[in-house]
Amino acid sequence: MNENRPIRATSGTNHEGTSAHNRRVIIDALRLNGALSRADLARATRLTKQTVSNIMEELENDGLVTSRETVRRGRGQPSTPYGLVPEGAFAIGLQIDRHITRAIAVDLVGNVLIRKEANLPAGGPATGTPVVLQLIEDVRAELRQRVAQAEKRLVGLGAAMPGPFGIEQEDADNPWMMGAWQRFPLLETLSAGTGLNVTLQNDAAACATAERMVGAAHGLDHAVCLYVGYGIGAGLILGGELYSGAHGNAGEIGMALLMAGGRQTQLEHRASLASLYDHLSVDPMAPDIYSLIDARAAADDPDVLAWIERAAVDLRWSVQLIETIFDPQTVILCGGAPPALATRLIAAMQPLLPSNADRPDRLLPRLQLGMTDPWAVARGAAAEPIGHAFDPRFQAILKS
Amino acid sequence: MNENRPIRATSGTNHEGTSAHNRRVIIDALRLNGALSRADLARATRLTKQTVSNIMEELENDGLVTSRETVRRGRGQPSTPYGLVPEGAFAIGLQIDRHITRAIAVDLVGNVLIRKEANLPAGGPATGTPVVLQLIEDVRAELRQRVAQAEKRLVGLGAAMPGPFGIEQEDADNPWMMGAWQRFPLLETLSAGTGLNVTLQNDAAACATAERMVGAAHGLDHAVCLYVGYGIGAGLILGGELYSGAHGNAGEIGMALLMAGGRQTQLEHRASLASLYDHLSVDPMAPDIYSLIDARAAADDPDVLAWIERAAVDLRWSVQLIETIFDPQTVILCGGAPPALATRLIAAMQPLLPSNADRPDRLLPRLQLGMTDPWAVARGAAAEPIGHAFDPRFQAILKS
DNA sequence: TCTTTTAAGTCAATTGTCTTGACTAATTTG
DNA sequence: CAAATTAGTCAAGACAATTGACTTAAAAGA
Repeated sequence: MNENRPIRATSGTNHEGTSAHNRRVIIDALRLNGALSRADLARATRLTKQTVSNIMEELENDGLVTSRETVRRGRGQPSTPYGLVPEGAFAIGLQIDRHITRAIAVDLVGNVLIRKEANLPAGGPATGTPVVLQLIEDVRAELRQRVAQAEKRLVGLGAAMPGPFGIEQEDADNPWMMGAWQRFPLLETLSAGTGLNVTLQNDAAACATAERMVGAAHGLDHAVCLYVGYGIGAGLILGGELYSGAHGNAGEIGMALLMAGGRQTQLEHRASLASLYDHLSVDPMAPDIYSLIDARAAADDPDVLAWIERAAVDLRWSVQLIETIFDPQTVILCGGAPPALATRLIAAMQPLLPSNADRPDRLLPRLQLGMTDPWAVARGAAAEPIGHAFDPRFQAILKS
Repeated sequence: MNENRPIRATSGTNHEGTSAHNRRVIIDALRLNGALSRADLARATRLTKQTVSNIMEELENDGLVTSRETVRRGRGQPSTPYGLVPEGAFAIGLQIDRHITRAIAVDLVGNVLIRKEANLPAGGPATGTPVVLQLIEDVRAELRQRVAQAEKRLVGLGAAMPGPFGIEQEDADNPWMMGAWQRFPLLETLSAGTGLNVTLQNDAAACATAERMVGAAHGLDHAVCLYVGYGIGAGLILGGELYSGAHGNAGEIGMALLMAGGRQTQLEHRASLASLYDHLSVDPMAPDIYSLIDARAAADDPDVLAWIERAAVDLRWSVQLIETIFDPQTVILCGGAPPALATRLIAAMQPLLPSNADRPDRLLPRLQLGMTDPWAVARGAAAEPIGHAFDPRFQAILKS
């Protein structure tokens, strides 16, 4: 018997784990369904009325739920619905992109309270970190000022930036040095600089989180968000949870190889906004680039349409690949693309390629339009700490 | 308030859920680490010694574990390790392939006790179902005869066959009519015909389950098995569990589209055993085809080598795609390919394409050889009911 | 050799959480 | 106005993990 080999095992659980899970289940049910009565919650969660009553009392004391007006529903005593209190929890979301950083504050139900952005100076983390920390502090200060209890109800900071993480790669990506950011210990730096719980994910994953919290993937357990931003990636909601892979790099579909024009290239080089900027010879650092592209797309600018036609070919392939590999309920196109562009892109992708997703029992469209909002990534980043604190998860049941 | 809308919620849990989880955690730890003492288990699972002792007594009474010889490890009272009892549970695994069906019986620790196979007559489920049911009954009868307690300890029947399921597709696949099998209510038929709990998965998923139970993915939480059989697919172990997608069709990578020789085709047409048989003009129904291919590969037959070279190109692409999309700890090549062929295929795939998997902190090879055994699919199928009955899972904690 | 230290494992009482069954309250139906 | 139905509470009970003291058995040190 080898004696010093570490023993691998899943953690056990105890009463506290049970209770924590049931609290989360109730909060989740309220988020998913809106206000519910204690009796409704008992039926939905399969807990007894009494258990639900006890937990609701606790949640009310903790300021996470409040009662609404009683409603009469046919025979029997009227029920008192309880809903989440938006001010029950807050989180800060941070997006670091090539040339800009955005920070927002959200509450428990996903309302965006504050949004601020700043230009990121060239030079990577060395010059960028102070800007980022200052931006976070600005948001936090305003939140503190607007809501007295906010600081003690701040559950964490969610950060998002383009992946992949932890790879030894060439740095062809100047002048924003995303490679330098990707190798930088951002999580530790933010954690030390703010004293908050920090999580880090790639921008596509953050977008998927946002779609799941408040967008097209709301209530779905299997959905893939095809994120078309400066780069291109996929945010994976698998089995009701965001999947990040072994090292947080799952879904980096932009690096998938495809044959186009007779040679092998990466999807990212064909169908990202970066490729559009390149095609249009516009400067990605232009401050009004979002509205500029939106306007040109809305005006059916021929150069934009040409890019759309070309990108649609490869995106159609991506959707077929995603459907084939993940078997999701739906695919959602989202990201930093302006609405006029995104709409045209989806139209140009029709008809989709045949795939396993052509099912007789389909309920949802194969491809849907998600958020086309430069703030979607930051919203998803902010949603992560809230979900982590309140959503039912296997990990949360286990002993610490 | 709309009154008849169904309320969506996760199920709550209670003491039984806690207890069930802790039992599973202990069984899982014993499977993963071999025999362990009560004190070891307490440390590994973070439960108290007392709790572990209580559960162990129960498990011993249930005939799932037994004590081994005490071992002295330095100071202190010697510990008594407990190990799983192989006869603690049994399961039957069934594979339905194009022209053959295989059934096996396995025990709790994955030993294969019985294996039987039968040719599947042409004509699909109509003629095939009786053959399959008879084969299962033969295995079951022999198991009953060999182990007196087997019948009451039979936890279920795991079935595996080529996917995808539930798709309206053309039936170009004659004469085995896999399309007909795929649309056939196999699960219900087997359940009614045997009275057992039945699960159904595709062959790649079953292979992945086998690799996780007793193969190269043992103890890994993120692994993808690239299954090269008559078709080609990927078995996905994501976050410690097999992922099947919304409709059981996740991982059907064979239907991914790629450009090859200037035209778009499916991966399956390039790199499956079917394409090899086609290339060699051999009859896939030949009974000795496995050893035939093995021998020709071992002899470096030029036709086989030519196919290997061509298939390696597309498989290399697949591995890069899998690494890019799933970010696994490792990729495992497995399936019904004979060892001589699989070894040469892996060699021909070197060097792998650059990907996110090139990490400075890599522990495992990017690509490993898994089981090359025609019975691997049946073993994985059989492992499913055992894992379902004994492995720690989120679902198992929830109230029924 | 004898005492001390360390670790495995048990015993009995306690604690935390959900469940049960009886109850009250409020409304609609006939 | 009585019966039926549903929401919700109360108090006792059941279940399973925890706690702290205890027993047992070995190694280490004096």
